[in-house]
Amino acid sequence: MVMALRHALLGLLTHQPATGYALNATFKAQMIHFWHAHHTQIYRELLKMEDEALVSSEHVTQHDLPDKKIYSITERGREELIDWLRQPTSFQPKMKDENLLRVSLLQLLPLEEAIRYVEETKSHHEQVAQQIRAFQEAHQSKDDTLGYLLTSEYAIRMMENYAGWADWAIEQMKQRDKHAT
Amino acid sequence: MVMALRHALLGLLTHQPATGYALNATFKAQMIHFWHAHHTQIYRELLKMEDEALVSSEHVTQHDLPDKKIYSITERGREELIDWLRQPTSFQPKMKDENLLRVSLLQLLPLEEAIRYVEETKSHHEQVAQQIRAFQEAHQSKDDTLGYLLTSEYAIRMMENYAGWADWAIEQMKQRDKHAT
DNA sequence: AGCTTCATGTAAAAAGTTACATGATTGC
DNA sequence: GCAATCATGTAACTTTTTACATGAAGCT
Repeated sequence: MVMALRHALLGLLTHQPATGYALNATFKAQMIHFWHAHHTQIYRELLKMEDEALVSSEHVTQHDLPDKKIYSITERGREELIDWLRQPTSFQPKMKDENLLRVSLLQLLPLEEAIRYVEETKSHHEQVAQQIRAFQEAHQSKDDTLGYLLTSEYAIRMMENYAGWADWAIEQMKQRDKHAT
Repeated sequence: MVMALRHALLGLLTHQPATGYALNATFKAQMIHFWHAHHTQIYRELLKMEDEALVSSEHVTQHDLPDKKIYSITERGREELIDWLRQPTSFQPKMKDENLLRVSLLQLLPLEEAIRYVEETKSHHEQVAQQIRAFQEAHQSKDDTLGYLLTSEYAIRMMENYAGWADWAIEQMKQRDKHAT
């Protein structure tokens, strides 16, 4: 009975009312580095929360674009959220990192192939680190919330750390290669 | 159709045959920082894989301890694993970090309470970083596989980075506090 | 007397993913 | 002409989690 997704959504709705589509976009932009959610999940969770009166919705008819449904957090939703925030936390993150799972098995491939694999990892994470940095620089403003300030810094540090680790890993493997030949 | 858990298990079985119980323990010790799995999942996946002849099992009767079932990887399992290793990777890790989700909402709490919260985060992750370092130092040996070498270093760096970020976050918040008073 | 370790699971519920569906507008 | 963006979902399926169950040995 953790139901963290709903609290993530309620959290986003404390800033301003939004459509499921917009919430999904914000998720992908800001929360992807610590919470993964699929758009179909978001729509379903919003419907459930409306049922439980944690959010309310307003249907907006548009003529040039498809109609939309704007969700707002209710007083009950806000209480529920603050309440949840003060519950004891499980600090252990739950990761599913397919890349690292492959890395953990690299001894099964020839060393040159393994090195190429980690080089791909490195360049991918370097790119992502740069993207996040660029996005954050473009979007930060003085009225950023504390939460966004802290978590976006976290994301940058994590990606840079990931790329740095990949760099170290490549060096390790190249040294093994030398010793072998 | 990714089915990464089964490849994680097959990977562990390339080292030596093991029981579901042992595989679960290894998971918790070595893979928790990049792949989270529950013991009930592991037992079920092993049964499914036996059905598909990717692993075989041997029942061992014990008198002082409960009976156990030792799983070994089959030739088919090994082929399947290598095959999967060479498939294209999704580099985007899927995170579920309840702690960071709470951090992203800290503006909803009084600042002193928020600071206390991140201080808890910091001390927790510092402890974990130390535990991993101690565990790794105690367990590393020259016949460690490349995969374990690389992923255990990753885990240490990640935890230290997490603690370092928490430290930075606390400083940020304390400065905000000063400006406010 | 109660906790941890060893050892393996079932059943049910919750969460998450994938495939599909619709349809107008804007930009390349 | 084709892809992307806006906008919202349903249905089917897979994966994951939670609660429960059993039971002996050894430690505090």
